[in-house]
Amino acid sequence: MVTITDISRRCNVSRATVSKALNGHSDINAETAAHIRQAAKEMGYLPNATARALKLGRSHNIGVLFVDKTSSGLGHEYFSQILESVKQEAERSGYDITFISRDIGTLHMDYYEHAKYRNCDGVIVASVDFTDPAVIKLVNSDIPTVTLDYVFDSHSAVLSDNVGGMADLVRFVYDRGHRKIAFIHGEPTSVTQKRLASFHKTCSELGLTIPEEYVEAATFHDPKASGLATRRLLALKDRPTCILYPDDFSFIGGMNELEKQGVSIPGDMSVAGYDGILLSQVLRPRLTTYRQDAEAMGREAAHELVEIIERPKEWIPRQIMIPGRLLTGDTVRDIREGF
Amino acid sequence: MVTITDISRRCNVSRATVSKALNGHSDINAETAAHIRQAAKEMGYLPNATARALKLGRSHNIGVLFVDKTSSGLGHEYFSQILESVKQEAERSGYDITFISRDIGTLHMDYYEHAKYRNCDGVIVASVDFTDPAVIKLVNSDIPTVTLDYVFDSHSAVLSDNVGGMADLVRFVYDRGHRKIAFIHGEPTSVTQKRLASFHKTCSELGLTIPEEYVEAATFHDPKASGLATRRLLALKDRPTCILYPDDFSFIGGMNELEKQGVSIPGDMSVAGYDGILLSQVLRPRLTTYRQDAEAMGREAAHELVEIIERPKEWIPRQIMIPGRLLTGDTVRDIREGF
DNA sequence: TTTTTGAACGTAATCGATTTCGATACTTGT
DNA sequence: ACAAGTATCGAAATCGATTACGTTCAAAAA
Repeated sequence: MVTITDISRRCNVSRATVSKALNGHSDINAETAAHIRQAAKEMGYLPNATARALKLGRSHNIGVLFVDKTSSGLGHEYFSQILESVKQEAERSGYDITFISRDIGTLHMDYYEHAKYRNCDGVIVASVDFTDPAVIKLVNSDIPTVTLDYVFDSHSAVLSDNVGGMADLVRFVYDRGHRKIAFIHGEPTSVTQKRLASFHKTCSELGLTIPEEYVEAATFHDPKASGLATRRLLALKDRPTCILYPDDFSFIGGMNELEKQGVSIPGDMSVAGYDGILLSQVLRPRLTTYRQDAEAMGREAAHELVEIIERPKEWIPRQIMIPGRLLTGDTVRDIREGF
Repeated sequence: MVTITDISRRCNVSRATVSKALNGHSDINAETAAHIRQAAKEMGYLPNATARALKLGRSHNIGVLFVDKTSSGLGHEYFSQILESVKQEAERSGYDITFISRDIGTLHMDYYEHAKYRNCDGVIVASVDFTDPAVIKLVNSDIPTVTLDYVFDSHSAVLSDNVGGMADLVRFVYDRGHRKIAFIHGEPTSVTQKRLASFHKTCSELGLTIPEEYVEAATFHDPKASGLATRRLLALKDRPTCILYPDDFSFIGGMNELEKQGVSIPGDMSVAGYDGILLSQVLRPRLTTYRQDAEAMGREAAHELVEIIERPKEWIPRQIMIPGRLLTGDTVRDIREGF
């Protein structure tokens, strides 16, 4: 392994000079610097990130905290895409990605300790239980953090537009004549709260009164739960004409139930999903769904974190709202008069 | 930040003693060691992985090389699961995960250089173009590597049982009376080669002669390509009775095409997928598919890599075959006489 | 000519932890 | 009681890179 010392010997200069030449300091003669850089290239020199990190106290490493209670972990397409996008943006700025978790090896540590142990310059927190004390400890530590889909005081966050998305969906189906709109939501998280609030707000803005039975609880990413919720909705004496699902994957469970009961989509029942994962756009009929811009979320989160790390003075906490896009699909039937 | 020096001052011992006490060396008095450990705990001491890595030349960091030409990157459920599993097993052994890529920041480097730069103790290589010179350079370097689904000479590899899986599928449909079996395969990779060879071998063992037109080329994870291939198969004067798809996601494209042409599954056409992703088991009818044990693959790959890193003497390259499991599903109809 | 100035480079400390090689004091054997 | 052995701990080098500060020497200013 070629070190700075090897280069210094080859060029008959001190290690300090080599370091300064390689980092473009101004107090090195241009010719000398060129010579050193040439030698470094010839010798195949690579800076040692570890040594650099030790000396500078900056690792150029970003931690990513992705925990999923359902243990599907990275399995969710939405989070996989965010992660991929975080990775790309981070690399563009010269940062690498390290996963943060507890209990690495025999060491028993929490998230904060792990991040500290690895000298992470910052951490992106997503898909976790934000009420977990370990998460709160990390966020309120000296390590810069950016959260996804959750806001902590005095911290930056990247948010998908759950309010706007839900409103778009409701208005879309309303415009197609639907008045009896059911909503199956996920487990009680801040995301669910926002969507639920937006659902009710938009409905009342449109003058709709939604009976309690039209709002069903299920679980995110769980076709079984949504299938059961669908069954309950179908059992109502006054069936809804449209069902909104908590996510595209949950929709599959509803789809199966509808099919089993001989309810055709969208002939007998209109449906819509949420997320806009790849699957929803290859199924036929194409699912009407609100596509979250996972790519933008990951990119913005990484970008914001790098800003905090590199420009802590000028930085003020902000919430970055990432708008999604309604994918109209073919699962919502137009039931207006004359259609 | 509490360092070893802080502890040494508090305990009136040298830094060497603290280090040895914390690492359980035998030349430290039991009481002294206990006292030091107690102080370390009270002061909230955390070892500095960076300093340790610099001194020891071991980072306890494993690189992961996941590149996907289709740029869906981590989007594939199969690879996401492998990654998650790699991560868990690595952490169990005290290793963290870092992504390896080229061109980190403004530094222009290849995979090997990146891994070296980050002092990775080893790298897991998956889902890449194994003919890429940069990949070959990495694998043939001084950095231990384990590849997934591809074998390099004198290197360990973890392989899903493509031969056995394909054979299982063919025999399964054969047992249900199918003789006209079509196979849509993915782009020409080593995986495709193995499946193709196994397909032909198994067919001939069963005494089947498969016409050329029954073997169609498509692309992995691409419903459009498989949809077109399906259309070509349906256009044949002598249609197959069963179609094997390159993967579950590709099956969706076929499903759409079949539905469009009014061909029911499995009434008019039997089908099977490959991978056994979550989706395949929530769709109705449940897809007959060969489930790759992604969890085991990731685990074994990480475990093998740690072995290479920690026991280089005793280690000899080996290929670890991970068997999958046939998920029988409901998409293959029994067309034998009397059924 | 003397002083000042600045370009160019080196010295040495530093980051935090590990480890080799002693050094010291104490115990044991003879 | 003296040599030898043992338990315990410390001094200092080391990993690779960075940087504050000092030094040198020559050119410019006084």
